[in-house]
Amino acid sequence: MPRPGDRTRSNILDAAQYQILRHGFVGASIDRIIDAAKITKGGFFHHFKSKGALAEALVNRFLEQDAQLLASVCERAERLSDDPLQRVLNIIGLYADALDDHPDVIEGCLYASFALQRKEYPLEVARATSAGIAHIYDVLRPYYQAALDAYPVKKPLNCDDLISLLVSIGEGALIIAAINQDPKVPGQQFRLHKTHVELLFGR
Amino acid sequence: MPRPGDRTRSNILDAAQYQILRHGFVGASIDRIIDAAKITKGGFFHHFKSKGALAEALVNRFLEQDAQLLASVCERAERLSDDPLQRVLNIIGLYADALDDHPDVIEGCLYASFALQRKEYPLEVARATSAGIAHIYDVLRPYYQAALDAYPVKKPLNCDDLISLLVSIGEGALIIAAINQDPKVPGQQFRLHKTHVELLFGR
DNA sequence: GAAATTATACCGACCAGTTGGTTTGTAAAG
DNA sequence: CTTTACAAACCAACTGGTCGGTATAATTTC
Repeated sequence: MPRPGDRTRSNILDAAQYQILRHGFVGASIDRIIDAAKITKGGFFHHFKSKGALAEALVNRFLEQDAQLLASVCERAERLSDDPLQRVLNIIGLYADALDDHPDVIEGCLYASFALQRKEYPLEVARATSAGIAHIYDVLRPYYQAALDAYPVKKPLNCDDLISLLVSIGEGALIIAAINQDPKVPGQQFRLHKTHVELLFGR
Repeated sequence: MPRPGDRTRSNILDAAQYQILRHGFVGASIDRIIDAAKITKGGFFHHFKSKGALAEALVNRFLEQDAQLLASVCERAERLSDDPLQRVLNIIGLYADALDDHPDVIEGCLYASFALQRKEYPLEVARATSAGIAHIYDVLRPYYQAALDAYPVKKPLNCDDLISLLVSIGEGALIIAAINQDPKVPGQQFRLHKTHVELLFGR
């Protein structure tokens, strides 16, 4: 049951994420955030005991959303096919589609924001970010391993390295999309990566 | 012929890059930079008329170094083989080797730093960054196009999209390397991408 | 079910410290 | 004696954060 303050809190988080992805964590000053969220300083510090606490809440929310999207993609891929390889290919394809539908991919990614301002974010954010990345591996590994077990592969290959490539392409594509302000990049890159996996398995 | 101030100027740039990749552009305050470079504020503003001018100089230097590495890789690839496809594969492989030898890949990348703090950097930095990325495409395109002209390809493919994938993997791998503080990621990812290109051409 | 109490949600003035930037001074080199 | 290369003191604007206060809603007491 939503309480009245929840709306405000979520407004602050939205405003903060928008500002942080454009100005960086330090550049996204509390004054700027409360201006955008249309509250005052007192209101801000009622919801977050410090700017660092805001960062933690923001990263955790981002991680949850990310995990939710991944779970939804995996679930749909499972329903679409029984074949382990086809499932992996569908995961990549569905992720590409999801990125196509999401115009604010050109805004950037909080993972990368943290990576490039590690000394300004609270230490807890480092831990959460690493854990978030690790979670992606944990979710995808069974699917990838099943495909590798079921079919021979054209080039010798480590399961985690292949997942790592997917993650890298995702992160990198978001950076390029932000630099060129082109929302089509991430989906396109994932589809190209899909052909890599197809070829690896001789499809 | 190097003038006495050149050394100081380059020290400032080094210190600034180090601080910016850890604290972000706003977090890397002038006080912090001059502390690290062991000069005073007067000295700093003698060399750079503003913090924005420092950013421009830094990005331009970074772009030049990047272009120089790319040129060196391409030159060596040309000497190693006459075959257009082998040249492309060697470019990727040599780039992977270059990244292996460079332990501070875990520090991050100025391209990404700009992308995630675009509203804090001077506008000129946006222009220079886009131009820097475009330059990579311009240099690599002849090699990739020659390979595509010489050999049939297993999956339909756009030349620029394949280059874009290389760039994305490079950026993304640097982010992951920074998050996990693991310098082996970028080289590894490039080698994995090399197998993609090999398979695309049926190797 | 009215009154008293307490918790929530928010405001806006204020603080000490830091920010990017300026000004003035000076030591050395050509 | 002018130019270069820096140092040191200084400034207005902004920073993250505190604090006293208020309006409203929920809870308890009688």
